[in-house]
Amino acid sequence: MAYQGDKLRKGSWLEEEDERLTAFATLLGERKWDSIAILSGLMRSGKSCRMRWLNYLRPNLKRGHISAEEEQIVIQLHGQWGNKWARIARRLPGRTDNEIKNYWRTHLRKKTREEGNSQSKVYSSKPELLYQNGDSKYSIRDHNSADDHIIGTTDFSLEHYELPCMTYLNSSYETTLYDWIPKLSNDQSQSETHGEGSGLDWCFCDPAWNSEDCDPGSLDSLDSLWDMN
DNA sequence: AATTACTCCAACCGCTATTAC
DNA sequence: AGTAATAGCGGTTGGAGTAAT
Repeated sequence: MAYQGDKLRKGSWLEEEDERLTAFATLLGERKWDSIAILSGLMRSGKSCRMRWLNYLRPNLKRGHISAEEEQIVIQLHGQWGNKWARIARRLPGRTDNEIKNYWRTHLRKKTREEGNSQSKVYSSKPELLYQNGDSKYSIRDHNSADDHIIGTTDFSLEHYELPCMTYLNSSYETTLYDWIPKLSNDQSQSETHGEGSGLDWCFCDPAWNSEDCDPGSLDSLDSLWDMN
């Protein structure tokens, strides 16, 4: 492996190292990180190089504070998916899983816990918190308890949890989201998708929704839409 | 001014999944 | 099909900066 016998550097990256890594990653592509680590002469592991590139150096990364809008999305997706940081990050252009994970731990976890105590449970829940019974009811599981028991049953409605169905519909994301809806379903009219509980609403709000259920090709082709630059 | 406590975030670690051979 | 290498993910840690005492 890379520089066996030599001591690998750890800790904070120097500006010079960043420049070198950027040059080599640009030149050789975002693959074969061990090769990049060796060829660049950086005394770093390939893993460390990859991490530095993905979380800090790669282009189109958004720096700075998470906006209220992004925060809303994180809360909602975390409610659906739990600690699937990479998956959540893919919904937030320019943000990394590490960034979102840190943000959640330092800002949102406490916040949602407080809100959860006073009103809404789903904010701090794991995705399995709500699951559908045979009928139209949803049961609520308490994952914080040792036995993971059911603590209640409810008719599912988003108002119940004070989460508007698409809290970010009026955001800057609205345009790009609705731009690609026709790609997902050709015979679904744009006006229909604005209706309650239809199309995209379902994708983002149904607690049982799994993005893997969507045609991956249609989603992958949408990457460019996230590029806000 | 010095010390302690706390917050935040970059970086690391261990594990699993995927890919290449 | 089996194995090794590589990539990806999520949890955790360490240290710098800031606030409180």
